[in-house]
Amino acid sequence: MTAEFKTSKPIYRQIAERIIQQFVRGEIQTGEKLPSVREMAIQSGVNPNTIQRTYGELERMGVIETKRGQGTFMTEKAEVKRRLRVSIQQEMIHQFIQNMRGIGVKDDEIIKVVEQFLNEGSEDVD
Amino acid sequence: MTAEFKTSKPIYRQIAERIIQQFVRGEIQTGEKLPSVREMAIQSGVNPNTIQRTYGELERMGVIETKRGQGTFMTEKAEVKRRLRVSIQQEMIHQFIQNMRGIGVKDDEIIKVVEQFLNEGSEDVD
Amino acid sequence: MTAEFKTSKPIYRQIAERIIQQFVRGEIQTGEKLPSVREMAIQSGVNPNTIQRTYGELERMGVIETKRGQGTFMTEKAEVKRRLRVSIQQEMIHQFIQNMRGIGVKDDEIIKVVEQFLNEGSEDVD
Amino acid sequence: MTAEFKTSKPIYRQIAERIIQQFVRGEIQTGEKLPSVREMAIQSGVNPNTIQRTYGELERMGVIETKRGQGTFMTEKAEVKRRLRVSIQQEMIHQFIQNMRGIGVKDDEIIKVVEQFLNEGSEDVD
DNA sequence: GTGGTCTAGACCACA
DNA sequence: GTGGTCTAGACCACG
Repeated sequence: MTAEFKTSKPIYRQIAERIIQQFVRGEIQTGEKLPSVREMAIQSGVNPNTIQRTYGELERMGVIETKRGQGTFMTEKAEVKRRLRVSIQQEMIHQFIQNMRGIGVKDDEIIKVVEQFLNEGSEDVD
Repeated sequence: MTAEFKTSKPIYRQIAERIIQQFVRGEIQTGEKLPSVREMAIQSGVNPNTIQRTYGELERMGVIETKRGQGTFMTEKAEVKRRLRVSIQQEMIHQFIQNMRGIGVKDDEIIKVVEQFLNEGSEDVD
Repeated sequence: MTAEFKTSKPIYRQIAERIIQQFVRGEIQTGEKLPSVREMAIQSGVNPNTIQRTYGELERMGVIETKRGQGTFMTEKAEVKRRLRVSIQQEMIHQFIQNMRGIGVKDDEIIKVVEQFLNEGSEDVD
Repeated sequence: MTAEFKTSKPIYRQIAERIIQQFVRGEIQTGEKLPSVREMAIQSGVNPNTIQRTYGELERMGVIETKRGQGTFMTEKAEVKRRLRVSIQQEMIHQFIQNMRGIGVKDDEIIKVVEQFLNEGSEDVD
């Protein structure tokens, strides 16, 4: 695996966001076991401490649960997943709209340029 | 003035973005003189070093020009403003689309939720 | 049964404390036979190792006794029960007082707030 | 300074609790500057990383605020202090009562034994 | 100077 | 085996 990381954002957070994305997209199931700290560290090519931090952050968010000596698991509460998806999406949109307004783009223009952007191309889906 | 700053993003960058926004929106004219480093530092309630950095960043972007002994000015090249506006806007949209796809939102849904968000309300225009 | 456990405290200790509580409250009699390690493990929904540890801890405290080939029993010494109750109680009070003093609550206030707390309500008796 | 730490509880949490206690008791004022991470590490005789963690925890609780490049400060919101004191106290009492009930002590007895404990002596105020 | 992140390596408690 | 804590030491961005 050994993904690469943007230098601007902390690695531990990038990994956390990646996990959340996979969870929200359904690539990780609720209640599913995550790789152990050490395992994930190797997969991601980082130090175990960094993963520890990632998992810690996610646990505080209620996204994962750690069971002593057994490993860490995605939360089993499906409701968390729903809530997560909605709030993240809303936050993204809100941020985007605010940014666009910030540079003087009118609301009706926003729709237009987004549509235009989507039509023009860019098959890159991350 | 003494604005407040989000703790997550570097202050010098927040100020830089604010200036660019004002420029792109036409609140600052091309060729207009900017406050001196000290003056701006006082206005913003931050350390002069921070403004120094802001101006440095903006100069590297070609957005401002410093004339020895006269002060710092917004670039006079109207073309820069145009280019700036387009590239920033494209970057915002690109980032937004990528984020939305990241959490599994299909392209045709993106348009919908944006429209919905704009209609639903939020009179706060920054 | 399959009780749930607080994640903050070791499971083996939580179970030990539960047994001691039941003993001190008279729900378990002196000399009474305890479930086997396996049995208890199933009842509690935990790993037998964990119960092993619980029993080991309790034995070191002199609260239970294991008779080879017969099983594990609550101690028959009634005196242990008495001593246990007193020492646990004292320890709890001592800890509590110390905590309250730690945040600056004066001794005469402690009594008051406890009384107040008891009167105010909370029918939840564990 | 170089205090000693109980082995059972994480050092970073013990330090956090000590700071909170001092804050609630008024030994640290709202808005007061705390020692830098390195400074505090030396004072406490631990690794800077440990203090980093302490400060991180406290910041998440809203007890302290970090200002980039300037240091970390006790929150200026006096309301946090009040809320903190009340909630900590309530939690302590709740825990205590629950413990006492757990070993079969009746409510009216609880008051008595606490009073008795306070009268009997123990001038040790930590 | 400040806090923030990361690595390497170790030890521990727990299941 | 698992996660949790801690140290030592390094580098970086920020003000």
